[in-house]
Amino acid sequence: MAEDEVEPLLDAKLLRLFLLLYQGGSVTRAAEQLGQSQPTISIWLGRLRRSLNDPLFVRTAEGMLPTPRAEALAGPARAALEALRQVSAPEPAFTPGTTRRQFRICMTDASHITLLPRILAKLRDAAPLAQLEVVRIGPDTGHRLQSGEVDLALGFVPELEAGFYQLALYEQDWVCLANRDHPRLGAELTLSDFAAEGHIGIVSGTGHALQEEALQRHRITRRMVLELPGFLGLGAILSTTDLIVTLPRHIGTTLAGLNGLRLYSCPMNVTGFTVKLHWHSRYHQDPANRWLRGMCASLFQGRSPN
Amino acid sequence: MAEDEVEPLLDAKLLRLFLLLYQGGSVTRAAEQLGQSQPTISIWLGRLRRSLNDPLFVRTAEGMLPTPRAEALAGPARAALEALRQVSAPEPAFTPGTTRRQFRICMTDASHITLLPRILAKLRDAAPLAQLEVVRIGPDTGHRLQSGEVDLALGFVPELEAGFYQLALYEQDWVCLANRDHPRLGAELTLSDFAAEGHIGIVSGTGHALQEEALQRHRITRRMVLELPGFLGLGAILSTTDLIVTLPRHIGTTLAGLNGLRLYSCPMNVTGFTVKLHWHSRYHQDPANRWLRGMCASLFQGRSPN
DNA sequence: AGATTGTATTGCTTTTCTCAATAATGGTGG
DNA sequence: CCACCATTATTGAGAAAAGCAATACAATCT
Repeated sequence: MAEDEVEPLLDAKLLRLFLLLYQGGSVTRAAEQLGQSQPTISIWLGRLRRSLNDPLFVRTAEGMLPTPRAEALAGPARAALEALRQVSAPEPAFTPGTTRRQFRICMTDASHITLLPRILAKLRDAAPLAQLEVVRIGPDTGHRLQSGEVDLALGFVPELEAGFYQLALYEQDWVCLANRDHPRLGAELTLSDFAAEGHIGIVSGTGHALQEEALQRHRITRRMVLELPGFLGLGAILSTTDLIVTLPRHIGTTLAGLNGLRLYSCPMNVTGFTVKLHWHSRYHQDPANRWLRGMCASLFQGRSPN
Repeated sequence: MAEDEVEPLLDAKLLRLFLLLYQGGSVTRAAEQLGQSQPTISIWLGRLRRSLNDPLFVRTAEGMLPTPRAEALAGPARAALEALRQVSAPEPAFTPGTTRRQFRICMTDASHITLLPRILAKLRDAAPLAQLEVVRIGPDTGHRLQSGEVDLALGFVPELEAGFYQLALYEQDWVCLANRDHPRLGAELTLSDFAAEGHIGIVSGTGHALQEEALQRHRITRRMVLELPGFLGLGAILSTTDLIVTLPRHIGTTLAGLNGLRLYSCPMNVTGFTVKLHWHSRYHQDPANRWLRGMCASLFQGRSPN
């Protein structure tokens, strides 16, 4: 094992003392400048001498003059102190205006439609040189957050509840969408309408399970006519059929607006969820990450995007 | 006075810890490598975190991963540690064979004749690229030794007894020189011869006072025919006149050999003196100075040069 | 030689450091 | 989903070290 002693390296305070002595040539003066008593400095000097194996400074009528060794060490000592200061220097501020950083955000499909446009607009405004990459949320999102591959995850991602920082943005309830000219539906969508009509199911997204749970609770068996892996093309299908779909309010209102669809509040009581911002503790203090989080929060926190 | 706190700079051991964590990603492992207990390292890490205002390393399944701040500090930290090692690095050895250093030695006039040739020969042999400058001993020799303007003082220099390091080389007694064909002197130089003959006085050199003191002690008044400021030309004068001179043995034998003069032991009991090597404490540890001292000592210590 | 300035040493108090034991935390496997 | 495992953080106590006031010591200047 031979657990050997570590090489003894100089202290920052000893380096400072060395340089003060080198410039000032006085122990007493150095003591004042360091805010210590003179005996203390004398002891520090003794430590310096023992550590460097040289008297370093000798008394003369002109003060404490450096030995050749001290003369030779003045440069390296200055450099070392400077290097130490470098390490302790305050973190350079993050400046969105000039950063060329590439930000990466994990989102659900739904968020691509609802949140991304506003995020991108704000980002291009505040950080015109920055780049944005959007990554689909998946089973390895946690890992990506931890490794720094992505900066944030945005949406309803229950598996990121534990072990990650999170910030609640807004609550979501559920709505239903149907053709504005639906042959059978009136001003209200009733529970019996809901049970009778043909449905489109969106498998993507974690909210899927919430719907299933509500269906069981209401003992409803939907007539599933079409299952889609995402929201792409959903608007076109709805506006040309009599099918209905159940989805979170934010994407519902967006699609209704884009495709001229009819929005109903959901007759079945589907449990709402919270859209959150997730990040890993590793990047909790990172200025760029903090800034991005702040931007998202300022856009969405408290109020639904629609 | 508002004696403000000094900026807290990192310790060498904290730097080492930082780098070990950065590479190893484990507090426990770092503790082993640093030869400390794990709790101690945990506390050190806490100090690092407080000092740098960042968690620096966060727990993950892959160990303690660095935050962006830690990532950014790894380089500077390495540099700082390297700079500290530089300061504590052992002094580079002095290599006489390759040095181009200019050595400067203060000598008495006498030593120019007696010691310098052998010093120069040895120096050119051991340090062929070095330069030698000889400076006459004077009232400011002490200052020159202190300031580093000269490396050594060599000879009988009572004013350098206090406050300087010194090394005794050899003892000197006094001799008299006269023309080998002197009209009145025989095999021995008696005290009455000494009192009767005409003398040459050498004012240079501190030994002058010793002669005066001896003259008073013996109640002799010399007939001073010629006073010279140094030894230059002395041989020529002695070999062409009937004058006698009193001087230290080493220069006496040298001049006698060079000029074919007759050497007498001095009939008057002049107090001997010690030829010493003098240097200032400031250069006591300087390898070059030490080497030069050692060279002089090896040449002259213990035995007179003649 | 005495006075003065400046550095080193001493004795003591306060602070800091370190470790063993233990708690807390996050990840993992049954 | 809970219990276990590995690892980090915290606590308390004993030991070591730092810092200061007083003082001794050394060199210089008047």
